[in-house]
Amino acid sequence: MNCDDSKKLTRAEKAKEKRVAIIQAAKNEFISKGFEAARIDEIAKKANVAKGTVYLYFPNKETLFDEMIKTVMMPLINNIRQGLDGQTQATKEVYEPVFSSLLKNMLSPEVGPVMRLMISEAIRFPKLGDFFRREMVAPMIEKQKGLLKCAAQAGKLQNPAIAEYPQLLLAPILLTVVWQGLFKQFVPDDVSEMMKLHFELMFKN
Amino acid sequence: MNCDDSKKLTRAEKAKEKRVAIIQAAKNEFISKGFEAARIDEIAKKANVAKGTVYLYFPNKETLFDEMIKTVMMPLINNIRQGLDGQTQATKEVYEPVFSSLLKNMLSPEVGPVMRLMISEAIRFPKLGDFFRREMVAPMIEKQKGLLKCAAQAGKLQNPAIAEYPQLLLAPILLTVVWQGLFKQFVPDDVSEMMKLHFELMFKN
Amino acid sequence: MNCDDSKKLTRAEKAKEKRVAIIQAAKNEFISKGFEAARIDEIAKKANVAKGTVYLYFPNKETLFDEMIKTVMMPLINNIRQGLDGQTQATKEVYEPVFSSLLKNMLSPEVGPVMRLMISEAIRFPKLGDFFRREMVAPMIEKQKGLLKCAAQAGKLQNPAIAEYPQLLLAPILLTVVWQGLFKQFVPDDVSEMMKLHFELMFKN
Amino acid sequence: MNCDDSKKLTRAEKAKEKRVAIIQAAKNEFISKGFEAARIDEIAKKANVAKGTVYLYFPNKETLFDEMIKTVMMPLINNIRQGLDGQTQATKEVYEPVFSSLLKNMLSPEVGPVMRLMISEAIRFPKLGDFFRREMVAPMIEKQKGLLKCAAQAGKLQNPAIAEYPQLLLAPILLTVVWQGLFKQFVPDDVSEMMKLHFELMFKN
DNA sequence: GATGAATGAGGATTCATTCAT
DNA sequence: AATGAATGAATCCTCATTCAT
Repeated sequence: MNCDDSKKLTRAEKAKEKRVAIIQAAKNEFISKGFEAARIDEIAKKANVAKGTVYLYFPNKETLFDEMIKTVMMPLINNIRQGLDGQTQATKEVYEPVFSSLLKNMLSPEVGPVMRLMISEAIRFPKLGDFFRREMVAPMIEKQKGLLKCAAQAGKLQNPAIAEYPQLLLAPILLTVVWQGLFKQFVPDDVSEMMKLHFELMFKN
Repeated sequence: MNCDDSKKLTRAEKAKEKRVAIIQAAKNEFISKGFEAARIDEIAKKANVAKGTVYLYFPNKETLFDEMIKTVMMPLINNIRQGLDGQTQATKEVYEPVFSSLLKNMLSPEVGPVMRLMISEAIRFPKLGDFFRREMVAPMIEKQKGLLKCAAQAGKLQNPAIAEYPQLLLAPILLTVVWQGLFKQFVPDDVSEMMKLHFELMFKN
Repeated sequence: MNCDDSKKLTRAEKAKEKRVAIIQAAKNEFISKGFEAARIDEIAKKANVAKGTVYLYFPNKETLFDEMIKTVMMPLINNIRQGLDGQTQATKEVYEPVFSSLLKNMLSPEVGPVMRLMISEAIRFPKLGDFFRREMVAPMIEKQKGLLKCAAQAGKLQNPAIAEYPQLLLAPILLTVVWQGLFKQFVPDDVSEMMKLHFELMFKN
Repeated sequence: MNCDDSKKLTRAEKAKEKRVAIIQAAKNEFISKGFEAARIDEIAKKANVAKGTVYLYFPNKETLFDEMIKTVMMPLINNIRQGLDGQTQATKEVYEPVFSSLLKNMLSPEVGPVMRLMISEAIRFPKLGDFFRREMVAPMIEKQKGLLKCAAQAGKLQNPAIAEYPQLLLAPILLTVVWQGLFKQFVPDDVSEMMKLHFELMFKN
């Protein structure tokens, strides 16, 4: 009975596990080669499945790419959505930990390369660009706009106009993500130090 | 008057013109498809030459790509090199016009898309990344470091530590370049307004 | 009886059969066009497979060529290696059957054209020339040198110096192989008659 | 007047010289690469003319190849035609110098490589094979047949049947020509020694 | 005649996708 | 479901030949 259980679970789970393995393999392959140069063959090999199996789980290369991006980004997206919920103030003290967590997320070897990949490929895949904007950028911007307005009203911003350009707040994050992909040697060892300064320029004490 | 002149020039000039046409066509094709997905066939068609002609001017796809990048970037590179020469101070008044010119350059339909392409592909072409860093990023960073130190000593910076992180100054430019490629709708209509704010946060009046 | 057997074999055998079909098709194509002018397209068509299938079995044209040569030549090579083994004398009676078998082999429609192809291409493919020399020519020469020395000591040669030039013994074979490729009409109908004469000129009765 | 003469000559001669230069260049290129792999570009370069010029003298690559072969071979052909003329006997003393001259010719760096090229390509160019047979092989064979019959009647042959197979006489020459192309190391240093032996096996003293 | 830039058909090779087992 | 052999369209690049100057 228990045996059957474990086998029944296995059946359904095996599929899920295989799916995860393929996504994981796809992630590595796409990151290191880019969409066009990535090889399904290689992904299959990395996932320890036959090439045909990839097509049992994903109808084609592009879909696999999309699904991989979504899967990897989902936690970050949720993080963004929920991260600032309930905040009614946006003082430096509130922002700083939120941002340092966001930054840590984005620079993690798990997410960072996928972010860069997305930026790289979004230029060519309008759908991907839309997804990026809709699911990640827009919520971030919108929420921050609201919060920054609160902060502005509370007189916590160095300049109340910052509330109009929440991108300014995010710019160093994007910079660091891109930078790190292009030339790791140039990324300041201590990114958090730079971010601290950035915050001091934005928020009053 | 000197009818012959115009004809004599043709010989040598035709070649240069054709070269320019191919570079131009390559630019469009590479920008819209990326390196891997770009088709030499298509470039030839866009340049109004036969496929083989492309190979008379460039030994292969990669070289064509490199040459195109260099050709488009050269003016900007020179602009960067010379732009801040002779400046011994780096007050807001000095910086602002320099930056707004740099920004205008980078966001121009001529340069902006190539910048994005370069960022896209540099991740996969180490040589290109090196070129980008060596010819564009490093000079910019280095010069600014010096200038910001002057500004810091003159007490013109909102925070003297800015001199340690010249990237912070550049972050909004990169942001805008990337942003504009991904989702034009979201780029604030008035980028210069945002940049003005950015400068106020960095420099004292 | 063992129906399953026939089907099980199919799996593994189909591959081998296909490999053989490609080699066979390559042989015909290479023989009639030469290496450079041979077309993979044509080989695929002759082997009743898709163009890509050829590359599943052979990484490239050159390897296919080499493998084909080796496959066709292997029996002949073994024949040469073993053919004269154990012989301690080299009288006419011993040589003649060995040679007529070698000749029959080399002139067979199976081997002859490939010999000519090899001679043709070896001039341009150093590796192929090495293979030819190492695997075919050198063993033949070496063995015959030994045997001819025996024959010389036994006083069976028309001239003992023949032992120094085993090539002389082989010359008419090469002649016939090349001849037959160039102009079949000129090859004497009865090659064996010519070879008999050749032997009489070399060996004492 | 003399000036004009020299110029008029130049006019006509320049063309002939250029033709010769192209033939010469073609010879080198065809020998080292074979017909298919030879490049018109390279031939033009070696002949110090523009690519288009080659086509002013020869309508296409194949014709150039044919003309080159014929030009290089003509002296040898005449040599063969005339070489044995007037001979009514074919004793060893008569043959030997004729053959050693033929051999020297065929092994010369001027002719040998072209002979090999011809053998290589004749398999693929029926017309070339026909030319080879008609102009070179058939005359040689026919003449020798007659001469050998004389020698046979004079009792000078080791075996009168040799008169039926004049190829046997030629076999070592062909062998040496081919051999030398395939693996120079294996060609006995002293070819003439081998030929002397060959003759002793064929002719009575 | 001479040039060499331009042409474009043609070839080797790759790889996403399909399908028989 | 899983496999991996087979497919063939698509791509970069070459090079004999042509043609405007």
